[in-house]
Amino acid sequence: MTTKEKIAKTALAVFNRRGTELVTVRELALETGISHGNLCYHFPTTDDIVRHLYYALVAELDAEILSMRGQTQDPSQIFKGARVLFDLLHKYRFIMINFVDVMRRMPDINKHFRKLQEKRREEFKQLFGMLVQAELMRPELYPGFFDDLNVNMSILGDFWISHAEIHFTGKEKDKLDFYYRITSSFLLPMLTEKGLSVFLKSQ
Amino acid sequence: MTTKEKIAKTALAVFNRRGTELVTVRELALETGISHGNLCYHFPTTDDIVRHLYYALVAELDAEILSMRGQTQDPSQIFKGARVLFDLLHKYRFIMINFVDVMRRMPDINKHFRKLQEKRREEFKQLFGMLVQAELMRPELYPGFFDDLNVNMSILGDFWISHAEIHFTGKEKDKLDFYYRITSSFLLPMLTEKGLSVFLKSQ
DNA sequence: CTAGATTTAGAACAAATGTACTAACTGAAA
DNA sequence: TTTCAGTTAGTACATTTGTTCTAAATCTAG
Repeated sequence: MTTKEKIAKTALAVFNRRGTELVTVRELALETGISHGNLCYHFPTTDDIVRHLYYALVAELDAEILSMRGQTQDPSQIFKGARVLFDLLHKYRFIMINFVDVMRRMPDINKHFRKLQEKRREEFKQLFGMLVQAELMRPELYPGFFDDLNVNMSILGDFWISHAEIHFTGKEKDKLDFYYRITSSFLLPMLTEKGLSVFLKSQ
Repeated sequence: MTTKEKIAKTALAVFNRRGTELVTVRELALETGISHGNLCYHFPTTDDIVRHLYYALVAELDAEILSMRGQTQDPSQIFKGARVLFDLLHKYRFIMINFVDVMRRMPDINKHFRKLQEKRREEFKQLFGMLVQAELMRPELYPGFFDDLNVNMSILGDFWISHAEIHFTGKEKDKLDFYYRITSSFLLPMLTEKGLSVFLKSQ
């Protein structure tokens, strides 16, 4: 493992534990076991490390999405894919926890993320259409309802981690399962009876 | 307005704009138009200001809830009450935006908030029971479903502000209406036809 | 093996920041 | 009017932090 990778790995752990804003170059260097002079040689500022980690997350997301492209598109597969994304977001959770701060400080990341989000929204819209066609999901309750649903899913998808950080008191290993189940349950009332039985079988 | 109130007012505006962590005593003093020595006389640290503002929010929430106690408990009233809470949270939005940071830094606030949350959860549970009894809401899809619903509502209620901070591009005055509508739509699929018509009339 | 590039540790420095302190000012009670 | 507690501005200081610099150490290509 190169020094740069070592730094990134340590920084990820420290950021997840303490956030980004109060962490200093010296602290990260100490934790990594190198001098802070050396750390500044690889990453001039802590923001550079944050940026590095953000794009590492994006790379992992892309790789995961690419590998899912090949899979069949049946609903149970989709749920499994969503679970993988949950794991990834949790691995880089400091980004989601300090979401607004990170986005405010780094306009480039903000821009990138919003584009990503838009794509995600489009994909969900298509998914809803497919599910309605297959009579697994009820049609829109009013015109534009699926757009509203999409915003809600986006809030849940981005901030369940922050919620967990404050409220979840169970064992760490149960945390992801719990929140995955919870946020999935969000869509259930929109499923038809047929859709519900398919969902329950996929669990 | 006393100097202390002036400081709190300025701090609220600055925190909402820039978060809490990067704001210094001197910046707040400058913005308030007083010396930083004077500011430290009233609030030794910025955390003391954050704490002051948190309990100001809680006081306003309590007052609002108390005034609603007297009202009739029909569903349309409940929706109106929720809208008032939305306004209050938005007024103190820096707390929600820097939620995890604030909670991590100040265990006393964390403790207080979790108790508040528990009460809120209990009240929603009762509300759901009432709505089901009145045949305005469908019964639980599975045992414990309403608990899951509660967690989702809690995430949406606490983090729509963060979502707005990043994604909302419309006019500021439309923001609250938009998110209030969106997060309300979350419950619609669980309403019966009768419940839906009551809801639509209340809009 | 060696020359040159890269990497590393540590020192040095300037700017910023929290905190404490002092002296002046203000207003109200006696 | 005098007195005194409360308030305010400004200064001073120790610490922290990001950043730069230097020299030593390490690695690598020829």
